[in-house]
Amino acid sequence: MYSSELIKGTLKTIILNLLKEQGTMYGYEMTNKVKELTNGKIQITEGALYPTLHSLEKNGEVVTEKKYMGKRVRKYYTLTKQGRETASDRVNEFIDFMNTMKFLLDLKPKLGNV
Amino acid sequence: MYSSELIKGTLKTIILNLLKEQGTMYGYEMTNKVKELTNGKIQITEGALYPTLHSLEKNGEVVTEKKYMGKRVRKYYTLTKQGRETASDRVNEFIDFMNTMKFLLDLKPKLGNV
DNA sequence: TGGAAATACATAATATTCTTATGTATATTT
DNA sequence: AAATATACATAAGAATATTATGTATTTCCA
Repeated sequence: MYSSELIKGTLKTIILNLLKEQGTMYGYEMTNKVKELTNGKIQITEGALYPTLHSLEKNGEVVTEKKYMGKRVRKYYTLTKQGRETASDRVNEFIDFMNTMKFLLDLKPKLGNV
Repeated sequence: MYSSELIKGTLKTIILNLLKEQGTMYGYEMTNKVKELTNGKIQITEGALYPTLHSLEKNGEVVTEKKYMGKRVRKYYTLTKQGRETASDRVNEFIDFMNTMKFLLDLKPKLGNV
């Protein structure tokens, strides 16, 4: 697990990109997918996830659809056209930021090859 | 300039690493150095910088010394032994985090070589 | 078969960390 | 003389996270 400050500010980027790559997902599924993909290094808490998803919906980045699995409800999220654009913008900005940080922290030899 | 969320959580890492590489510095000098090294992409605001420096001092990561240039005062910051260790830890954690994010965002082909 | 764990949502109180604004003062440039 | 740059500091407010709490269903397993 990373110190909590690091993940700050990347949550929207992670969610938007995840929806772009995986298609429609529901909240709980996202936390599990991210945990699985990062070997438990990034664990999205519910208190952070749901307000962020609501904010994305409010801003028109995603649309939602409720589905009932028996009596239990799931809320599925899908990117809108605007959401797909925002996802790309965010990811590109993050790439740029990582390269800047790499230079600033003088990490060239340590970062490893891609 | 990056959207402000991205930089969140990296400020301490940036400052600690800067002091480790450059030795003793004063606050205003740090903002200029970071701005210069990143071609203006990362601009540390005073409202973020000074509280962070005070927090680092309070935690024993840095020690300070005031110097008067004529009548104008400068406050010089130097890493302590503990500060050097924290700097390494933070940078290593950030490297790890970047690699995790690289994988999570599926950026392998896009990130460029080191 | 009964309780723990997992699934699935949500919100409130609190903490952290940033932006923006304001304040003080000196030094340099135009 | 005025604007800009240097150099510190703090306060109000915004954004975003943690931690805690709440509700309810379903599955596992002992």
